[in-house]
Amino acid sequence: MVKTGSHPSAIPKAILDLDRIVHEPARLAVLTVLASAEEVAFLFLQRVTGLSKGNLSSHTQKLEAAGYLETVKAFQGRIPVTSFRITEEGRTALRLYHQQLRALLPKEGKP
Amino acid sequence: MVKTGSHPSAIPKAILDLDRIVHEPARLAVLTVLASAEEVAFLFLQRVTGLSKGNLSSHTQKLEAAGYLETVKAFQGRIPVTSFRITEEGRTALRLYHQQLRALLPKEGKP
DNA sequence: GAAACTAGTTTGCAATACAAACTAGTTTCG
DNA sequence: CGAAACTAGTTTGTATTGCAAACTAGTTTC
Repeated sequence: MVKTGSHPSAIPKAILDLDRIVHEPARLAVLTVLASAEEVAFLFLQRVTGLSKGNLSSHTQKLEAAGYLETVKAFQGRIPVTSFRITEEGRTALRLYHQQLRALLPKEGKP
Repeated sequence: MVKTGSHPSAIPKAILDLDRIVHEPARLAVLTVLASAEEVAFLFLQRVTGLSKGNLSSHTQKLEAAGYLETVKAFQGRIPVTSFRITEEGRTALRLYHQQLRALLPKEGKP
C-alpha cells in the first residue's frame, strides 16, 4: 500500500529545523572539542579534527560570526598562536542541538 | 590554560565520518519517513517534510543515486504518481547513521 | 478550446566546503 | 650575513551543494 495521506509525524519537519551552523560535521567537531576545554589552540584543534588549516580557519570564522566562539590571538614567545573559546551562546546552541538529535533518534534497538 | 596537546578524544574525527548523504537534513527527513512505511507518494512526502517540489525531487534523485531508495512510477487513473521505497541499503545506512549519532551524543544531562 | 490545475523535472543561482596557494614572520645553517 | 626551510594561519579559487523559480507534460474544468 502506498502512503499518500494520514497522520504525518512531526519529526520530519523538526529535522529541517536543525541549526545548520552546528550541523556541519566540521563545525560540530570543533564545537565538541571547544566544549570540553576552557581554551583550545588552533593547531591542537587541527590535529584532533584532522581538518586542513584552511578549512579549519574558515569554519572557526563562521562559528565566530555566529557568536559561538571567540578567537584569542596571542604570542607564545615570538610565535603567533591563535586559540578559541566557546561562548555561552555556543554552548547553548550545542546543547540544543544535542537535545534535538535525541528527540529524533528512535529508541535504542528498533527494527 | 590553553589546550595545545594531550589525550584527544576519538569523537571529533568520528563526526567527520558521518554519511553526508544521510546527514543532510532534507534527506534525513525523507529517509525517516520512508523507513516508516512500505511505499510513500511524492506529494505525501512533500507535505510531511515541507520541502519544495524541486528540492524534494533533487534530494530523492540523490538518494536514488546512492542506492538508498527506489523510485516507483505509476498512474492513478490517468494521473502520474511517483512513489518511493527505501532499499535495504538505505535502511542500513540510516541505522548506521543513528548508531553513529548515539555514539557521539553525550550522556543525557551533562553540563 | 482556452484557462486553470496536477505532478514532477530541469534550470540557474547563491551559499557551502574544501585545499592549494599565499602572507607574514621565525629559526636554522652554510 | 643571507638564503633556505619552517611555523602559524588566512585568502583565493574551484567544485559541490541546496534551493526555488521556471519549465514540461499532461488533465480537468469552464
